[in-house]
Amino acid sequence: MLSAGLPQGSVPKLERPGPLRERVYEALLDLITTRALRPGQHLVESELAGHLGVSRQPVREALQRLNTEGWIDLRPAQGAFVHEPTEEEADQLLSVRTLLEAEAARLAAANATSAGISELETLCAQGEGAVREDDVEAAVAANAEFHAKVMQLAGNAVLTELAEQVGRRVRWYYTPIARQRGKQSWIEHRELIAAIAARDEQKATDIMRTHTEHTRLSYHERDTSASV
Amino acid sequence: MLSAGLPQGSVPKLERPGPLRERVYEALLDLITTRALRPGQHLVESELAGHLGVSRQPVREALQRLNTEGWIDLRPAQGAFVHEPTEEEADQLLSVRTLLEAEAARLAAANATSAGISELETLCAQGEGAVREDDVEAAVAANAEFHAKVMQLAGNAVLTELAEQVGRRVRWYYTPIARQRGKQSWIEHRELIAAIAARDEQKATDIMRTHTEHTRLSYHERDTSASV
DNA sequence: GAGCGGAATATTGTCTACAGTATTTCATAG
DNA sequence: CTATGAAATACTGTAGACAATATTCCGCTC
Repeated sequence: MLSAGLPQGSVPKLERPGPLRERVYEALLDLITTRALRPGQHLVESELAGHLGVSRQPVREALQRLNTEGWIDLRPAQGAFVHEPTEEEADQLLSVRTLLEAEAARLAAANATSAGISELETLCAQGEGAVREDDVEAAVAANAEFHAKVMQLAGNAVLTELAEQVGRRVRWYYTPIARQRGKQSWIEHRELIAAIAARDEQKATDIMRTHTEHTRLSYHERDTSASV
Repeated sequence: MLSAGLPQGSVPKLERPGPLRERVYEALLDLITTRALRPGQHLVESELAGHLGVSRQPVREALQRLNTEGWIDLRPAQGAFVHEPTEEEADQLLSVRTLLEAEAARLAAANATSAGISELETLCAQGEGAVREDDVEAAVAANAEFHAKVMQLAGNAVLTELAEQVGRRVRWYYTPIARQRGKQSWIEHRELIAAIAARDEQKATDIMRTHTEHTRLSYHERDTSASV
């Protein structure tokens, strides 16, 4: 037993370079979500390879993964194109997100420990503080962390992974809007915590559903007014 | 306008072989689901390539995709291993499937046309016939088609894709059990059709949830008794 | 006999090269 | 001037080769 005297899990894993395709994947995903690569744009493998200083092979594997995850469309013998979200698709994604988040809230209400609940309260306080100081970036980050925490408390890894995927896509579609609903959103978060702490599964589900639905409507408002 | 006199959409698309990686992907997925490749087994790229008569490159891309979809685990510098499902993971997948199917039933109740409902009835009749004649294979197929039809009537492509993925995994985990619940299952299907036809979203949701939950319990029964 | 160390083997990760296919360009006929 | 068709171009799809890394096996020491 070598691990006898080691401080449990704190092994730094001695950061290895890791497969190139991973880094290429993350780099491309970043370029897509930040809109450096715009929807509909044709991605040429050799260009990407040259730009990232690697061969075409890791690029191809990264594109393959991005394709299965829905970020790009891989047309045969033609190459990769950044996916162009339609109104319909965005709406469907929002629906699914609502479904997944609501279920997460229900499971959190069923399973959350008091420690977990206090963590939620901490995150909530951070978010409220960010809103008070008009720090949009911090507020967005706190919001994401809060929802991730609820998801974690739900304790369903499959659900978590799906929600992660769907959430990323939703954020991508709506980042040009990127409006924060501000104070009201965090009031709803507080209500959610109360429902979870009370072990009220039905109420937690309803609050989360209403909450994400509010966000969805706020997207649509801005959307129609901006789609001139 | 060239398409003026063409009989709308009936263009056969003149079936092309399609990319090799696609065919390799399907071949491998088939080998996994049929358990020709067993969970935990180490997949050697060169072996697969030789066995399928192609180079390693298409195999790698197929493995890449299978990895992101959760069929295999791709350990760095070590290769691909067929994923080993744990009890916990299987249970989580069943939970998520229940969630997705129930939502599909709700949406179907909201959106289904009378044409769609009669299609459901046709499939239901086929399934009942298969059960009467003890044709297990046909019954399983009819069951899959029925659920797929409900999903289609829901009209949410994102939901459909997720359910497809999750459903395939669930079936894979539980094929060694592969027990058909028989007649009772189709009675529940009939009830579901009635609820959808009545546009009763709540009832459709509940019936589908109960239905998939029954299936889940039947899995667990067999599972504990067989895990000697 | 058990444990450690090092060479040999096997497999993955990456790169380069070639073949197949779609797109574009340009010349030519009407 | 427009439309047609063929050649040129550019990119993807596939294959093969080399380098890096993990695993295995065998000999050595204690």
